Amino acid sequence: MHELLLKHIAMHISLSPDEEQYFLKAVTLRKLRKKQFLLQEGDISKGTAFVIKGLLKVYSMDRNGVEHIIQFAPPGWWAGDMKSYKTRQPATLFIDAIEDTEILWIRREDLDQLYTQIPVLERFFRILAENSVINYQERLIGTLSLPAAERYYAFCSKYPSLIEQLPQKYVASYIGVTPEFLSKMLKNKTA
Amino acid sequence: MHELLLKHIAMHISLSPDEEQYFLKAVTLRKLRKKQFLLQEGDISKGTAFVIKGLLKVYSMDRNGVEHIIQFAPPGWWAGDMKSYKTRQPATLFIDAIEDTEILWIRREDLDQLYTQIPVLERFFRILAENSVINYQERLIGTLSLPAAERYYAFCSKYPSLIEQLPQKYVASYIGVTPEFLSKMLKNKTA
DNA sequence: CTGTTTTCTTAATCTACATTAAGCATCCGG
DNA sequence: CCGGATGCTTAATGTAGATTAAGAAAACAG
Repeated sequence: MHELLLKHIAMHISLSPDEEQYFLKAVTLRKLRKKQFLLQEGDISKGTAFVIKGLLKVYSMDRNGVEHIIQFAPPGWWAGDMKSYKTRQPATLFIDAIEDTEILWIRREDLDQLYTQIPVLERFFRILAENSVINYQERLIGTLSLPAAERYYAFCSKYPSLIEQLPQKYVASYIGVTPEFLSKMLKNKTA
Repeated sequence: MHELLLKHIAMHISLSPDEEQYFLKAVTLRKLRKKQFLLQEGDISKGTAFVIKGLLKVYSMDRNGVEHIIQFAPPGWWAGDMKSYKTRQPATLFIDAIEDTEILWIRREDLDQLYTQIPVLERFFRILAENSVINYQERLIGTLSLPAAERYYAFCSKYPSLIEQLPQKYVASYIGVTPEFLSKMLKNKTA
């Protein structure tokens, strides 16, 4: 059940079997049905999720009620509202399940304790956060400097499996165009 | 000379005086003249800079030669190309000095060593990276969901001192519009 | 100072993408 | 297996912001 998480950790640091078991004790399995919320705007995020099955989306909603997806979380990815998690302020993000999903959940208090008990976990989450910075920087550069069609191609080559799995409108939201415009773009490309 | 850095570190973790001194030994002072590059596209980033005086900008350049500023670094801020730094691949970003600037420079090999000698530094840089993630997420949401005028107001309220210090065209680049359009926006607001 | 470079402004024109409003195709739950 | 969501497409029209091209103003170096 938890092999995916351990494998993921082992990619960046090494834990002893004892440490692994100790870490897993802090983790609980949670299941979400399609469309179920893991977090809504206004909630206070009390932990972080590691997806082992299914697919989550993390998004904000603008004042017109339009969703802007800032991240998809397929198996092997983490999802959370970092700001709410760290500051204990109400979340500005939503997280929900695009399809039935299973996650491993770590509460903040538990992770904070683990940091002192297994200090190398600091390194692990440092590396995760640094990789995340790189990703958001690249995405920001894309939205500032590339036309929509190229953002779409970039998405396809970065996440080829998601393209097949996802309703087109979510891809549109992620790359920052309306579903209508993406539809038109794809038609013209083929013609 | 290095008080700003120590103060900055002490905001997030606490080091013993010995550790502080040891850390500072890895750091070297460098000066940049206005317009001087700290990093150019294609270089391999060998370290990270902490600004103590002056002002840097971190930006990418698109195929039309237009700069897209992804970060300003005034005193108390870090600047670098995280991707090049971590992967040792050629940088895709530029960093240069908007005005004469002094930085404290840490080489990657030295910081990697320091992580094992002063493990709590892992925590420090984890927290930095996490805060950075929060910032980029918020900025991404802004570019996806807010019109240019509101991105400008958001910038003003987040970085009031930079507004006065910066040539307007750099603010335009940061919020993602042309200098011409920002000029027009500001005129219409007043009228 | 003085000429050159850099920055800011103005205005006309253009375009990528949004909006609105249909209609059609699917899918899914009861 | 049927009715209502949900998702995709098409097309007409609208608009935020880009582009181009000036010239004015400010900063800056020699």
